[in-house]
Amino acid sequence: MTAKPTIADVARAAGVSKGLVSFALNDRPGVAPGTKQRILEVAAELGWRPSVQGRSLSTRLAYSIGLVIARDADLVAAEPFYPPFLAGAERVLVAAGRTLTLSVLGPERDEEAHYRALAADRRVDGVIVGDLRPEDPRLDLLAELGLPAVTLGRTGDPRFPAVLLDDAAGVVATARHLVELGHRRIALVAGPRDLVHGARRADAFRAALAESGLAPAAVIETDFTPLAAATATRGLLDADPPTAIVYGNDVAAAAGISVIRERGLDVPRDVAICGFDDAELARWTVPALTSVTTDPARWGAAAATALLDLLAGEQVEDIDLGPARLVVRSSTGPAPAGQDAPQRDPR
Amino acid sequence: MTAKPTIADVARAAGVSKGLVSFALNDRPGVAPGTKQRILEVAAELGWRPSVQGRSLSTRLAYSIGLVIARDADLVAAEPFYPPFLAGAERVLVAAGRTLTLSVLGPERDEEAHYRALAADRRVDGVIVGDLRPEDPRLDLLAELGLPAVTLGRTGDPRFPAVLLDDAAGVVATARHLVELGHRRIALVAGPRDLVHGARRADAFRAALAESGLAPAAVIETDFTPLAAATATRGLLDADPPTAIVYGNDVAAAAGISVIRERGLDVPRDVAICGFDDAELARWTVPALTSVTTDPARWGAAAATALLDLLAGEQVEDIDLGPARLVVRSSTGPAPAGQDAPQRDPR
DNA sequence: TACGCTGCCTAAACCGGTTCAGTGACGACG
DNA sequence: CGTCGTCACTGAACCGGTTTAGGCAGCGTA
Repeated sequence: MTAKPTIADVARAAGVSKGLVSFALNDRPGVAPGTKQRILEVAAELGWRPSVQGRSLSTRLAYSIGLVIARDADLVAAEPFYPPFLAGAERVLVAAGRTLTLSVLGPERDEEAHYRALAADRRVDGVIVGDLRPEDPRLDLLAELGLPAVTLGRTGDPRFPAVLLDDAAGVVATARHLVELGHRRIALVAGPRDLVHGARRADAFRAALAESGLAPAAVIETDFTPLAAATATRGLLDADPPTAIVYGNDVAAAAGISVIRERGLDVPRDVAICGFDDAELARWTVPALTSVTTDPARWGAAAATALLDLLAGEQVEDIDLGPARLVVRSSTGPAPAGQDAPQRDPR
Repeated sequence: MTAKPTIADVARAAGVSKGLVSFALNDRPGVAPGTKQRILEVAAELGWRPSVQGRSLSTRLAYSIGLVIARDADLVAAEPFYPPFLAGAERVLVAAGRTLTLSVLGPERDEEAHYRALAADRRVDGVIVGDLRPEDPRLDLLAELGLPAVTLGRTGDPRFPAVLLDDAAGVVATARHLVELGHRRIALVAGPRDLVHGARRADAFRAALAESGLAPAAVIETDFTPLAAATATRGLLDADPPTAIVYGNDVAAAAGISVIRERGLDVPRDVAICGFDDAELARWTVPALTSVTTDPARWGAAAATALLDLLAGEQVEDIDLGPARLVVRSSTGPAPAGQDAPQRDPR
């Protein structure tokens, strides 16, 4: 009653050996039904709980999965994606008796070394890999380390299952929405091109405009920070301003609105604005942001589930979360008349 | 070279016993200087790294510290406090070879049971406790479980050291700033009163206004969500509107601006607005938010450091991060003239 | 010379599980 | 009736560290 009971206590109380108790508790064959029943009862009665450390030592498992965020702390702070993502992943992991080992690496810390340490010290059984880059070197590293992983977004790499949401669909919907409103000069303030989703969204954006015979007024690559978005927006307004600007996330879009208003222009009358991710914030900017829902909590839960399945030895296919959906609010409206009159489609 | 070397490998290579290697590596007395030198060299040469699981088993330590966030996932998502806080704490922990075990508990999960499980399974060696309530029942629980802890904010409970930032100073500075601008009808849209900082800030607000012979136009308690802030703001505008509103966090303030603008009123001309926490977002609302810096990353680092010291057996005093500082931007300005003319102080 | 003390080291137990080789009892089968 | 196979179970090794009891040599002291 006082000290935490061990498997040896259970064995003694049930009058069997430690080994048999272990077998019974992990329901493996070779234990008589009656005996098993008794062992389980005794264990419950004693309030036995497995010791993670003891188990870890013999199974060589950490019962934890890793998420490494290698971004500047400022960027992590500004990005509303992580909290719901973590919450979603956490929920699944706790239910499975696992733990989430979170690492936030500043630019001064070596990401590869960190993964190596994670693997060498067996602190995690697998990892969730986000912020993918094309030909991401981490994939080879993980393969070398033998660390199971799930990627957020598809890499085309067959070694690791991906959890993906068709964010391109959201970008396409955004572009079509703006074109339908009569916009012809549409700019994109994008995330880093060396991130898979940054590149994919930019490509989808171009393709969607091309459907209507248009090309982007500009595609500006930023590091996703609102500050960079503000600078990019100033640049756009200085020379031949577009009538609509699409941003890579909602805080960046808020920064865009701020700059536009600072110039005495109105949103959406002079410039229409679109965000991305549909963070809570999108509801509370003035005007409220048209954005694209990506539902980070669902991503988190799906990624964690996939990784657990993978660790359980199952064959895991890529998981498709479906298309990102456009949410129209008041930051988008008809293109300013006159300067670039919409050609009526004769259909 | 192939398999990860264990302490036994090091012992064999150095021609000594396992025990002595352990002594040398943890530099404990009783090892001849020359021998110790040799052992360390051999260990380095073999690339030996301690196995966390092996060590955990014998030291009965988890080498991890816990942070339990018992808030609705939506609230966590909206709250920009956590990411920088986590990043700050992480940085310290990684340097110390520890890990952060994060739990996000939805309302459906029993917080007490979770702490009990964390302690019983020895998944963490200590915890950081946030979102304090007066007479917080978790403190008795942690004492009962014998789990070392550091609290964010002071409870007056001598059992656990606190990391605190004088947020009251920020509230006071905010109130004075508004009073100096001539505001006399000032409302507070506060966080939950049953949270220590919610109550403290409300009290500080009242006290600061009382200095100038004023009382709050209203103090409305909300759950910290922007939605609740929006509702509260509508209520304020409906009846006898204040000339200034102070919010409990920046997203809430953004929601307030949104509602005010929706009514055709201007910020700061008709109503001045103040946020709290000085999130990145505060720079990008229109107008940019006057807010109070709380520097969550410093909180995180300080809390982690304090907890590590505590675990190392040191006597840890409360850590004071100093006063929260007011950052004046453009969401505050002079009170509308006429309706409530400032009485000049004859000093 | 005998004794005790100190410094350096070894061997073995221990933490709490999992795993594996082996044992005894029992039933089926030739 | 002897042999074999299966089932249920035991005992011990093992994972990789830490810790403790104890041994041995060398020195100072009586």
